[in-house]
Amino acid sequence: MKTSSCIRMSSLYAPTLKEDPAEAELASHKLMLRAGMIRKMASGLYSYLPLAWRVISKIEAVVRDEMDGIGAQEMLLPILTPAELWHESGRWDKYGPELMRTKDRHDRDFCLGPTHEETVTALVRNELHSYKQLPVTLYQIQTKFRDELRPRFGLMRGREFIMKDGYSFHADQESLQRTYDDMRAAYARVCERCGIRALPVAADTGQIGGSTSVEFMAIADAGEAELVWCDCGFAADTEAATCAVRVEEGPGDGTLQKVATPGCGTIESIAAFFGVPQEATRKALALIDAAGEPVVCIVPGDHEMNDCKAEHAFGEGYHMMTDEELAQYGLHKGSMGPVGLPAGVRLVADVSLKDSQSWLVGANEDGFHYTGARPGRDFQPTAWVDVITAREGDVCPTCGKPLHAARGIECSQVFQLGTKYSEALGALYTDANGDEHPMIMGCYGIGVSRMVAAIIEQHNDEHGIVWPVCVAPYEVSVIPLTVGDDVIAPVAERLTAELVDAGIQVVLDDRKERPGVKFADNDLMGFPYQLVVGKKALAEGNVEVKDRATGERELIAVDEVAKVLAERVISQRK
RNA sequence: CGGGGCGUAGCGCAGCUUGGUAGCGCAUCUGCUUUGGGAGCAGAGGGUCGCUGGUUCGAAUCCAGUCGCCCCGACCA
Repeated sequence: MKTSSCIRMSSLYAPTLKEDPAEAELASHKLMLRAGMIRKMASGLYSYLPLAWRVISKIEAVVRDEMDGIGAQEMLLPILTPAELWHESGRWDKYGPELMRTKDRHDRDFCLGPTHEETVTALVRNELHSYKQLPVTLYQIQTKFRDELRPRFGLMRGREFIMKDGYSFHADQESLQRTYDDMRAAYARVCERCGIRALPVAADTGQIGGSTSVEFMAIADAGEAELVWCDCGFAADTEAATCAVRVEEGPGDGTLQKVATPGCGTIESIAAFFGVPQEATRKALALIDAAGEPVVCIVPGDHEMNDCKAEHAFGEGYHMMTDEELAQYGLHKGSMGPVGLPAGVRLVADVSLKDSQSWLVGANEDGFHYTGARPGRDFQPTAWVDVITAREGDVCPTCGKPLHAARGIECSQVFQLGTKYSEALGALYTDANGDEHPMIMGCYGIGVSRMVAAIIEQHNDEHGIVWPVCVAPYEVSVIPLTVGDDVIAPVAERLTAELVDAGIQVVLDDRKERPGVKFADNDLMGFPYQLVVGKKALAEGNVEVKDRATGERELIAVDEVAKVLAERVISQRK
């Protein structure tokens, strides 16, 4: 959408609010409501008003440009999907209540697509049969439906949202890797071109399944995801990060000593009792794994176990032991440890502790701990697992420096899916030898509507939104300060026309409002440049150009300004 | 689903404890004045107090139920 256009503010459907709506918490949510960009229909369901829709269209244009640039082909799949496909993949039951289900008049089950692996795989299995037809990359931009447990923060997490979803089909892993790398690079450019500072982070694959995955995180305090990153370029979701952890050896001389620790039932109290930092302690967690077996897992005392990683280690459906279960297996809350575990309880420990030789641990007896416990000598874990949440100060696995912590908004994600869906749905191709194989797949998502929220989170100030030129709903607003003035009004009209001729998208604030109102609304809506036409400057043959981002104003001759400003705007389009 | 909070005019809120004619600010409409950072004065319109039931002579207010919304946790673009 690079064509010029013009709207009069008096007719623009963008009802602004002076006050923050009570329902909004985040800057992006408040500002979108206040600037008249969105309105809520129900929890997690929003109408996109003209300004928001223009921003979305611009983001989509960038996405299309990048997708087409790497040879992906745009298409459109049905939103409404028959349940049979989801039964074939097994996700009708597995996806859970997040799947919006419905029935047709014949009582047949359907769902509103939350993602389209099933649909696209079912499509290509009928058309693609030979390795000669591969690879193929298809994508669409479409509304998706997810009956979220908790929709929140406006466009950040809606039940209905706009997503670009892409899928690639390959005959071999090398081909997938090439497309995956292209996608990854394109995704980085999409964020960059839309003005988002994003970090590619190693990610868990979650509900979609598959192996390798990278998420692009817009760095923002409002983000729902926690991540760690390093100056060397390493970055990972804390749910997925396998970081080296700085572990302190426990107190003592390395021999196993039982020590009375009356009243010490928490890591804080133990660390204080021995006068050591928390990272010198070991925490024991009791859980029941997916097979129903009791497990005690030892982790560094200063780290938390991560639910996502724990699912990988203990199986989907594991749970922490209840007090009743602890009692049932003879475990003592507050003094559990690896030495002298009750029979039948399996012992595992976090991999970060593998090289540590002197552990401060619970003695499985109320009021007692061991110092100097050594794996291999005093106890033997049956496995070294990776279950802890990475945190600030952990050691970067790439370069060894301490990691930084940040929060991020997940804007997009690329996956290598493997053959999960092609096998389940029977999308097969024949190779050069005449043998059939399931296609190897990749899938690639961008949260287009969420990106709007991410952009605003990164580009706002106390007056409102500060759009980067590349995604601004309009690039310049022309503000005649006196309405009905027979000098000012015609100049404003003329400058608007000149800017439009120069290919710029312009708002003419022709409302019969006082200057303060116009400035406030224009700042709130965040147009990158305000062209202010006022009496004083005009008397000298000038108009004023205000840069929304810096707040700087400069005077430019009336006859020059359209050309100067148009060049400036066009140079900032990406 | 668990924990917390809120539903009163388009928006932001007060009133509820201690039942008795529904209020304030902003917005809207009219008129006059004003016009470089959310104007002033005068006037006007707009509300089944989320819904249902109960208590009562009388309910926004008390009680029960129900629906919706927001925040914190488990899910994800």
